[in-house]
Amino acid sequence: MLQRLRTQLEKFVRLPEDDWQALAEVLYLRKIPKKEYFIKKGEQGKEIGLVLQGAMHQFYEKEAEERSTYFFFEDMLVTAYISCLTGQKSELSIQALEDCEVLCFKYADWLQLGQKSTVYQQLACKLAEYIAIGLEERMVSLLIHSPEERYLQLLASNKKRIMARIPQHYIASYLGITPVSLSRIRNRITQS
Amino acid sequence: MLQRLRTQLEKFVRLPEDDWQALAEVLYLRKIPKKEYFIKKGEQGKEIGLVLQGAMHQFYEKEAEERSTYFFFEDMLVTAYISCLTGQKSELSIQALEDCEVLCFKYADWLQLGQKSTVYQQLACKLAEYIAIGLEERMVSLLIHSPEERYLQLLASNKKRIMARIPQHYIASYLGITPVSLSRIRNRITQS
DNA sequence: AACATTTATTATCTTTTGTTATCGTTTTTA
DNA sequence: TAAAAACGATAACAAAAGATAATAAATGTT
Repeated sequence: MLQRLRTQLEKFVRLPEDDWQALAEVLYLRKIPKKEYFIKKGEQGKEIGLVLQGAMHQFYEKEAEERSTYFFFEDMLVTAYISCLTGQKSELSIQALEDCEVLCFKYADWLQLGQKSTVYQQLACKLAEYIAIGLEERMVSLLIHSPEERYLQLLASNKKRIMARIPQHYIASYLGITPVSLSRIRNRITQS
Repeated sequence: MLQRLRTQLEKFVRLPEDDWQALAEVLYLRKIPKKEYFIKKGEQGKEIGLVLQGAMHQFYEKEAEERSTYFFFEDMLVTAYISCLTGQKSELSIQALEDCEVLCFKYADWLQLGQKSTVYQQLACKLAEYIAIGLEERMVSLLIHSPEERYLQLLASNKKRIMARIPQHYIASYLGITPVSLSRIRNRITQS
């Protein structure tokens, strides 16, 4: 089970056994029932986790409405990254859309490991770069593609199957439109 | 003049003198006349620079149209970051909007420094984190705020004065709308 | 100075999206 | 299992944005 985290981390940098053991020691399991939170707005981000089972979404609030910015599924790293980095209260919340199991470690422990081992120093760097790349892609998609194009992109992507697990109005939110509008787009597409 | 780069980098991590010297040795100056490019789509990102003088914008192409995603002014770091990281051809271009002077170094040299010195290793990490934070902010703004709100945000921000140097249609593009639409928004605002 | 180019505004028309409400259907949950 | 809540489609209307074109002002170029 722990191996699944190692596998994901080793996509960034190879982890020698003793480095890995150092992290393995501080891992713990969180079970988050559906609708409960990995982190709530206003709390400070202190954890990084690997989704072992389930699905979550990250959202911001806009006048009592939730706007989903990201989804997390099995074998994805989940964290209120910006809050961890800045030490400030999180603007976003991360909520379980299904019953979840998350293999977690404290961001503070992660930093500690980085102090001792250059491997974890590198890893922190790779993680930041990875997140930056993902955000850039998302930003560009929002800026230059229409909602309809974004929806078609989503359908064409490898995220298609996992997105099918998620209620449509969350996806509308992710695309930056209303559920009604997404329904219309779907209608338009099937027509043609 | 070199000091201006050092000052910016030291906002991330303090640079001991000999570390700084190592970087100073590989710096060079690029003069980029108005309308010329720091990097063009299709080229591979190989540089990081500090804008000493002038203004630039970063843009993606969408069916022969330019969509600005970012602006660079004095004392800002400019780079086709994603292309540098991935080693792939850049999807974006960075173009001078005024005659520019940019203090540059090769990304390859930067990596080399990171191999030798933990300070530069740290710095690379901080840079990635800084970029991620900026992108997250921008992504959220695009996703949850309307074009009008984004324009008002821009006016309220510290970017106001520097943005005044930039033709309005670039700003429209940055906001994700057409110049005509921005003009209407401005009209709407001054009415009220 | 004369001309061309770039830039911003405005008007018109069309398309898209938002808002609100209704109506089945499915899923939760008490 | 019965009632409640969540979900998605659709309709009707309002608001916003896109496309296009005309105009005027500012800027650049020769």
